Amino acid sequence: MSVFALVDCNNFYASCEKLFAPRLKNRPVVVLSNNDGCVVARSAEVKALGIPMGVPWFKIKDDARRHGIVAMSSNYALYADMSNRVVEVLSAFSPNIEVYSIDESFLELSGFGNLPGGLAVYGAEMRQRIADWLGLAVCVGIAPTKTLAKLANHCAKKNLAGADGVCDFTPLHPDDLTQLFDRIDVGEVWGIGRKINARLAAMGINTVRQLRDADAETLRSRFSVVVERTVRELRGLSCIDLQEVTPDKQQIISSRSFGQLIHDRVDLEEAVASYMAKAAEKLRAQDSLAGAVQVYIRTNIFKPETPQYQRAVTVPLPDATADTRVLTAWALRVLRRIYRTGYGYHKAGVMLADIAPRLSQQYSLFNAGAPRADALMRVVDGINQRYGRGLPQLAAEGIEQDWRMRRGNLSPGYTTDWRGLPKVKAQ
DNA sequence: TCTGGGGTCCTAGGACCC
DNA sequence: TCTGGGGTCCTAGGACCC
Repeated sequence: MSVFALVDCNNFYASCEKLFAPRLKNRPVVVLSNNDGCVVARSAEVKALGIPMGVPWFKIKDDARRHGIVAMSSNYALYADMSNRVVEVLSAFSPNIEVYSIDESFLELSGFGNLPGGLAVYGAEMRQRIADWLGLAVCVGIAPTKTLAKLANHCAKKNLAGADGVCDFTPLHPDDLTQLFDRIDVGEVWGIGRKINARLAAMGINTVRQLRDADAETLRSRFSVVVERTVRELRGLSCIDLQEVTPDKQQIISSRSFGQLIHDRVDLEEAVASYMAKAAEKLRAQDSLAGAVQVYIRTNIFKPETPQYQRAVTVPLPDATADTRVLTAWALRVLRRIYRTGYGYHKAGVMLADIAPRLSQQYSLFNAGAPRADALMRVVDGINQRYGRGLPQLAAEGIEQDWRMRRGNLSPGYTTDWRGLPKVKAQ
């Protein structure tokens, strides 16, 4: 029988912020999305105040200030670095690990069942070590399928079945499991989102137990094979394998809302050029080439009373490439085609598509400069990695960059930038 | 004033082929 | 009155995830 563990960091972004700022201890902390737009992470104190996930910050700002909530801008460099450290610690617990997201990993524990004390003790060890070495709290869910491990993790967080942050389904009696599933809302299941939840409710399926015991064939015909698979996983039949090797991205998106509305085409061009530089860097990081470029621009959809315009156009490239100069030239060409004057633009983005490994590509007769371009891009990436993004950059990205996003309360790069090192003052 | 960003997978339908 | 059958590829849209 297969066994999976899902290890998930508690309030990850908020916890990372607290880690390096003792003044935030025991204080309610939220982390905001780009542009300081929405609440994307909440500390335990904030959850206790009943602040929901995802609310626009400006809507709760006044209330939040009254409660003494500290709002931090998101600092992805810091979170990514801490995330890597968590994975490093976890890697000692199983040779087979899938990094599922920035704050979650699946570990395969098949064959670990004979450990002294059982898997729950092993899970508790993971928890302890991450707390000791990194100062972060995690919860561990253990079960025969990934879907069940997610659910066990939910139970660990809510203290439903497991004690103290670890929940192991594997030793539970089937009747106890059924009783537990009776009490959990079906919307908590991995793969059941808002829409499907509503349709299930219309069919009278409200709890995890009801979904597990529903007819899989019927669900397949009414929904999809995805829902059917979820049901089988809930029954303990493992259908989703561990994905240890991260597959290359099939598309790479770089997009942002602007700090303020943009009317000027030149500003839009700078933004698009800058997003493309970022996307192309990611493309080269996985050693791939893109065969198509998409650009899109849009006005603010949250203000339907203002004139609305949005357009996205994709162009296939004559030769697949990872050269920022070529990709940017195409992106700007598309932008000029779709740009209309008289609108206030709120967001723009680029997408690289038709992605394939560089080594599987043949250079066309008319693209003889490609190897030299590869070498140039390697140098640019090297410099950017060492000295920071944008040194050097294409002139098209602009210097002033009025369209940059707001990040009003950004924490230092404590672990990723020498200038961000905490300072200690001797008295 | 102020509403994130980046992905994947599946399905349906159309174009086209033999 | 009758209108094949089977297949691939592509795209758009919808659903999900964090």
